[in-house]
Amino acid sequence: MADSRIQSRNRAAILEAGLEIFSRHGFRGATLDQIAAEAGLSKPNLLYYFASKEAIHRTLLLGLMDTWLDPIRRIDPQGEPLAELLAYVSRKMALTRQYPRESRLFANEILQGAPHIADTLSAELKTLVDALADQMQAWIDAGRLAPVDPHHTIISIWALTQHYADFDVQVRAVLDSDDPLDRAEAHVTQLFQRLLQPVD
Amino acid sequence: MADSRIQSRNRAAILEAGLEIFSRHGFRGATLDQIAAEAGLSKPNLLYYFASKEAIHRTLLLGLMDTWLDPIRRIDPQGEPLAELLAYVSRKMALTRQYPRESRLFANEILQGAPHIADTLSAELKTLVDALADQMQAWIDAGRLAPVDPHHTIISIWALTQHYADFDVQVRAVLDSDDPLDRAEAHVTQLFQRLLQPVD
DNA sequence: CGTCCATTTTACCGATTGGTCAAATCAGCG
DNA sequence: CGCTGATTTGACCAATCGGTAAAATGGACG
Repeated sequence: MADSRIQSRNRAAILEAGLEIFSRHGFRGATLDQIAAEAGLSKPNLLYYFASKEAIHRTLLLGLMDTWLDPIRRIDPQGEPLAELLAYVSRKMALTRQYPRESRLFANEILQGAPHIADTLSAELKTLVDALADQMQAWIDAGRLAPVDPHHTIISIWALTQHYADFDVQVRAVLDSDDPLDRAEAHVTQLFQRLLQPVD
Repeated sequence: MADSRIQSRNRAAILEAGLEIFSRHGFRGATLDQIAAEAGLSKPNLLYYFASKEAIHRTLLLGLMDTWLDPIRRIDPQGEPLAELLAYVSRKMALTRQYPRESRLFANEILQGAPHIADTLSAELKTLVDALADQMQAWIDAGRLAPVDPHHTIISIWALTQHYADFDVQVRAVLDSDDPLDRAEAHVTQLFQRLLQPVD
């Protein structure tokens, strides 16, 4: 009795439309009519698949969290410290470039004070970050990483990678329009290389 | 025939209330009733002082731009390159710490695609940034600054400083609660010092 | 005090919003 | 085909939204 083909197709269309609209206008700025139009369904038909506007939003955010936390999980404690962290930076950059709407959806939620995911943040996310911070501290103590504040370094990685997706308009306004976004990744990589490379 | 005392007092109260509400809920998320309540006025009384909800928002954004662009204007081309840039970073950090609501107001606007200030961004802001980038390139050519991409370095400064104000909830969720925000400034300063310090 | 203009309030409006409900339609299946 | 449950639609609703009109109030000044 799982989802029928039509069920899963429409649910997917609604989530796709919701992502598009929510990421562009925020939760309050988005309307069910907009989402319905984007999904090619009528408004009451939307509400046949999701109980409420908030349900669509919640489903999107929860589904997003796993994808968003994945790059940090793939850091290998056995690997070469600098290479592992730069690979993490690279994965995060790729993520924001591939999923800018997801990034803005997340940014909107945090900006409003994270009313829907505050618990996930202080539980799941904090656990992951603390573990990585401990790992980094161990690397620092072993002289394999420059002495930096682990927590703030992780925050810096988020700040830089997310900025290119979330503040896209500002970035484009300031860069020459023909300036490719590739330079962004090169620059961010260089930045963290200089910060993290241990000096003997 | 300038503003009477009561005029300027109420206009100020409305802008203060608008800043509080807009920065917390975004433009569409904020309501005139909320702003009126926060300002201690009735809704029609609000509209006696400002023609519309958008007028309040526009006034706030325009008034903010000057303050926000000030730190970049105070960079001295005659000064010592690294010291000048680190002082700029420090001023920006102080700004976001002192005016987090203004920072979030700005962030909300950019996230929605900067519908109200797109022209200011691509004109005034771009001019300032291009000038600073030229200055930095000259410093780099003179060997007084490490070879970095000037534009992306400026963007990095914004990304890091704004992040602490705009993503405050996430930052607090991840840091130990007794961890003072001072460490943020120390970390960011260290980061840009390592990035920008020329190596002979 | 009375006048005049600035200020404030009360009552209201049309549009939009998220959401409901019952009827209509459709798809699969014997 | 004819039945049955899943899906879709049109009509509608109460609440909230930004904003208006006009009357009421307040304050400064002669």
